[in-house]
Amino acid sequence: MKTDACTRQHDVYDASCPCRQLLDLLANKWSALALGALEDGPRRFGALRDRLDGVSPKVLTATLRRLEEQGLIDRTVYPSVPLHVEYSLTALGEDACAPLAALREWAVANIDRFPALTGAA
Amino acid sequence: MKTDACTRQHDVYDASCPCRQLLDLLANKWSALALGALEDGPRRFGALRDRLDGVSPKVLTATLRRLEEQGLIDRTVYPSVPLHVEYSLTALGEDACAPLAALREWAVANIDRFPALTGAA
DNA sequence: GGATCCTAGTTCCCTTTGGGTACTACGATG
DNA sequence: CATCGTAGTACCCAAAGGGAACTAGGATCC
Repeated sequence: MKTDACTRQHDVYDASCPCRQLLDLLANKWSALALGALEDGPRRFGALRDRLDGVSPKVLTATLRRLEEQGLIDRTVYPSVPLHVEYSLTALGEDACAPLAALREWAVANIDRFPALTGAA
Repeated sequence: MKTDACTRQHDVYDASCPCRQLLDLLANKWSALALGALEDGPRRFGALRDRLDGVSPKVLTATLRRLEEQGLIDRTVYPSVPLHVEYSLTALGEDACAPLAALREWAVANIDRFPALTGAA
């Protein structure tokens, strides 16, 4: 019974439902890795860049800004010298970590079932 | 102890590990939706296009091809007239559905906590 | 026999996103 | 006064996403 923009019940299969946008935010390689990297405590920008092997500073900034806008992470600036910035999970971000961790773990646990990716024997 | 290209243990945080590529494949809006759409049985191209509201045929084709290449779905052509093609989950695809379903469900269940997306009051 | 319909795409083109490298800002430090 | 370290931004190019129109090939309608 979707009237216009998914007012009553929510459905990721409805393009106009806000939860579709939320799925788009979360179902993203860098988001999944960034939130996971913050699971065991706050990290600074440089630490995240190192942990998320292969991410460029530009893309990392964009990812973090998007997560911050949606209230999944907090960005705290310590005006020390040299300036440093700490990213940490909000309560909401912590909650979102569970399904993302499951996805990451599934990938690790089942990678051997993907011959095309492992350059199979 | 990563030697070269993630030979020993697997880690999604290692850019050269194949499971990073797997994460990239699964942590994707259209992959998550397409696999979910096949959970309760095979569907034809047109049915998927309708269900994945907002997807263009081009992107749907690309998504399905990628999933097929990795062995997550099967593509069966019925040379009836008009030709029709059925997509279905493989055993591997069914297994992958669990974490993806969890992610989709989390999005639906928690969307109200995202004021910026719901155009909050 | 010709027009029309159906399905499952493909093609074209444009916009958005991703990505790499280099550069900036800022004060401390040598 | 040059250099370092941190957290980015700027620039430019490549890849992916996305919309609309078009293709193929037989069936069905008139």
